[in-house]
Amino acid sequence: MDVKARDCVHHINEDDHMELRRGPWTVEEDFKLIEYIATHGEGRWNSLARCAGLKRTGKSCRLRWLNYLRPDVRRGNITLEEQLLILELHSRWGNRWSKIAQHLPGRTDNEIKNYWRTRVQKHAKQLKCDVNSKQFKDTMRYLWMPRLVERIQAAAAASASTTANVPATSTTTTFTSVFGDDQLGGAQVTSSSYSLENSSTTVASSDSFGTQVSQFSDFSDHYTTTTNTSINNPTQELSGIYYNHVMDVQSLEQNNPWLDNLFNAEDFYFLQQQFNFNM
DNA sequence: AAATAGTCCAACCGCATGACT
DNA sequence: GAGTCATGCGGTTGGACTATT
Repeated sequence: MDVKARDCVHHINEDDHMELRRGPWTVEEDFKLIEYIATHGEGRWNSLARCAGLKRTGKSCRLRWLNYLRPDVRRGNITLEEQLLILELHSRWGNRWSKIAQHLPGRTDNEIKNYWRTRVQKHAKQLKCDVNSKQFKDTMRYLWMPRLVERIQAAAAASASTTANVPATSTTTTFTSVFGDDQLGGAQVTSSSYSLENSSTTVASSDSFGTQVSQFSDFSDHYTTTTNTSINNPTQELSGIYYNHVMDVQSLEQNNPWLDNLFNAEDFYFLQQQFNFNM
């Protein structure tokens, strides 16, 4: 703690009755916070709030800094890779938002939580099922995620063809990988595979708990995938594992707004069909 | 154009945990 | 060990914005 910050601590009690501000932050407040942290560093949020001359709680300052002002924070446009990663990690850890966020550089737990609530839960609601139900989880794991992989591939292929004028390759792709060791207090996630074949598709897989997943049929999709997520740097790992192309998803999404959504209309109709079929 | 409904996200709240005394 | 405080996490809310009627 530097001298200025230490000295400030002695004044804290004097100002305890100071009226605290709430609600949206002003540019001026943001500037004060940024400036103070640039000089003194973050931490000790309660004293920081007062020393910086902010009529805010320490909690509020911390949240503002971590979720918004931090220089490395990324906002908006959740990429396809990130969507896939969120689905993957959530299927393993549930609502452990901060833990999930640790594996999406620059993303905050708040943003991921919001993404989940607004996008994923919305679709669960539309499918008239509970977001925690096995059916929904299966749908997510064996339909959405492969679908996302397919889109990522398609985007990569499109990107490659536009840059190198190389035609897209076969629609059948195999991703081979296995979950690495997981540091979940001994819980070991071994492997997971997506295996979707031609019509009268069998989706057969088991997770670390030996859970057999339900079967779906009449897929028009034809591909086989297996996921692997490295805990050390899953985003990068996914990049390498799901597709080996260098791609710019964000620019692609700008040209194809539908890519930004987890579903497009076709997907949703398709999922509804599948879900109702299995109810 | 106005009213209403739906979506999204920043911010708040309560609780749990850990550090310190 | 008990009490206090700071921090972090997950759930929830309020309001701005957008879409629909």
